[in-house]
Amino acid sequence: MSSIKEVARLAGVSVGTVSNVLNRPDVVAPDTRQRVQAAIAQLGYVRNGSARQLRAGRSRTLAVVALDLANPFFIDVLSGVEGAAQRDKLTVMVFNSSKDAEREARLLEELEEQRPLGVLITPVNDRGQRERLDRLVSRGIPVVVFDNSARLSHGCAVAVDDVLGGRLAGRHLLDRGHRHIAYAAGPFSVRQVEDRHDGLAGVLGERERLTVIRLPDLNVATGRTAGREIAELSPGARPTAVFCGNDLVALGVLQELTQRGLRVPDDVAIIGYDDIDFAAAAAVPLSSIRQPREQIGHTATVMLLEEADQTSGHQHRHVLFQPELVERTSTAARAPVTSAL
Amino acid sequence: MSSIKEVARLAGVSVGTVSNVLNRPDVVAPDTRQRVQAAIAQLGYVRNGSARQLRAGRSRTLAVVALDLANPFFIDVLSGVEGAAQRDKLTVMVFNSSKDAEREARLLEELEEQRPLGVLITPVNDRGQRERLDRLVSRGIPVVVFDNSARLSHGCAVAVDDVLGGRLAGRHLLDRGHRHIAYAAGPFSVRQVEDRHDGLAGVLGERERLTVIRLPDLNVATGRTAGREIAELSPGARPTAVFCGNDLVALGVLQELTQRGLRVPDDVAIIGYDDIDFAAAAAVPLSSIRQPREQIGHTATVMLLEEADQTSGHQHRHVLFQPELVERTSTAARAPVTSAL
DNA sequence: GGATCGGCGTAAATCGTTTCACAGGCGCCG
DNA sequence: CGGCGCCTGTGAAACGATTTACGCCGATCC
Repeated sequence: MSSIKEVARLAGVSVGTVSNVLNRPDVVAPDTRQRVQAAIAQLGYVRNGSARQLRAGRSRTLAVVALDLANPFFIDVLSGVEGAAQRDKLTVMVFNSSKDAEREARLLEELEEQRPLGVLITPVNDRGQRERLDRLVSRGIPVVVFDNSARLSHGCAVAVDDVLGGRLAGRHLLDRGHRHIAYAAGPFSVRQVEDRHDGLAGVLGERERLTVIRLPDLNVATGRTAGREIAELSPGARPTAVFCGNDLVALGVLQELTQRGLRVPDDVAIIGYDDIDFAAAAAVPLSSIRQPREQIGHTATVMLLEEADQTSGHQHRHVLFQPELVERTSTAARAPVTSAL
Repeated sequence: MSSIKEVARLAGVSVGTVSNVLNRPDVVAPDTRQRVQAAIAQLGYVRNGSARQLRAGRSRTLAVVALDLANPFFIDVLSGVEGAAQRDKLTVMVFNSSKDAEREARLLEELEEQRPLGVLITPVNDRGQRERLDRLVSRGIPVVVFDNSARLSHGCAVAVDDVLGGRLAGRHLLDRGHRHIAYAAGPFSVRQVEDRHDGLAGVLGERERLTVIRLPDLNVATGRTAGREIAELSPGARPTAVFCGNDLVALGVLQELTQRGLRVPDDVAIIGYDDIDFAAAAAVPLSSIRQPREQIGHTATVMLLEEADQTSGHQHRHVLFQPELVERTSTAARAPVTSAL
């Protein structure tokens, strides 16, 4: 593990010159340059990143704190981020908070010490880390949140209109003739969960019924729980459609209902959220509310870089995307029942 | 952005004392300690990670270079890594090479400069970065590879026996009466792809037929291509079963076959690889070859930490796990055809 | 009462780079 | 021929923390 000093000695120049060869090769005479490069090669010298960053004060890496890597949604957002970061040759490093507030806190602490070029994060919950995030910003580390909690925060944010998403799902189910709809999601402390609920509830009339199935988390396992709960209701009390907090839940519900002999969509229709790629590949292709996943990541990153660029007089912005309905078999019209007679 | 110096000044002590409060609070007298802590709080002081690491020479973060985050397989491996890392309070940072050798090279370069505590990686291909990986190791940064290319490398590795996996799939399909089997995977430069093929080919007799469908990559899209190719064959030339390079491919094949009116498993049986959670949730629940995903990550991390621990006289090891067959509907016995008459 | 010993702190060296001010040498111009 | 400027390269001062050697002071022990 040789340092710049040994390279300098071997090449018979000063450390300053070696540094110049590395960073501004043009200012050093060709033969000196070659001598230095030879020395570098011979020693297998590699710059020490810590020292560089200490000196520079800022790094060339972008930190993404993902809420849940197990959800393909975030992977797609991530690829949007990577696309945007590539242009500036930035390195993207990903951390996984796994929806654990404590882990998230630890990660942010770590990042505060590490001082990346910027932080992209979907916070575990609204209140939690705002103070810490603001501190990052005040330290000169730009933060962009993808999340609706955005509303409250200072700083930039990219989000999708979840209330609208809920409305789209609700209207679609009403159009299909459903009058008793379940909403399977949670925890309600998560803004998105609440917004989607509000959107759905908003379009239901007096005569329509809404059953809320509260889940501790949004994943396939809790989805199965919800599915069981629904299956065990008597046919009369059972909703004819379920709006799921995301596609993972929808997949779980679908599995469980099918396993218990209920037909989708004939007995119970299902609509998910996010439109992850696996939704289309499900046993019964899932209708879903699509979010512009890659674009979210891309836009967030562009905003982050803009903010990180000292020169540009940056204005904090909130960008709100519109979700859209994707119809598939899981909410297909129930042909025999609704139109036959 | 205050430094330790300002804290020292505010508290009326030397920087050494502040450092002691931070790292060995016990050696400093209670009231001095409190004075310092008050100063820290007042200034909102946060340690500078670069400076620390520069001085310390080593960092407390573990780098994972994932081959393809879009494949849930790696996410599961990752959670094994995180579990093992948590015990030592290490931070796990994830990088995504996306199967791109050039990106991988850039990432490794970056890591060489950054000097993490250790690197866990599934290399894009066998030959590519071995030199660079060896260099990391020789610099004192332990590397554990999860991958079969392991065989060749010095250093530690964790892998699953892919030849055996191929054999398991092959025997299962033979048991089910299939005599013409397709293998849909690629690229063959990837060791796993080749090994699984070899395992399959090894159990086929003279009279059985193997059709290889070469894919440029293993994902849902290429799976669909393979599906189309199969569907377009005349019934006589068409294999009755497909062994897919991984579950993503299997999902793609399944979608395409179904869309084109072929029944699974009656017309064509499908078996995947990895047994990701989505395999069970597919339109036709997929049979698959299961790998102990979390355990791979866990074991690899434990080995890495062992190697990173200077004190323990570390011996490089290769651990080879056994995959196992998971039977589901996609390879169910073709009841009417095989047993009816 | 003087020597010794702990307990607390301090000052300075160090990690490896980058950068800035400046010095030497050479050629060119007047 | 003297001065000026350019081209290269040097040396030293940061960056912010950790660590080591050491000094001071009061208490303890003989």
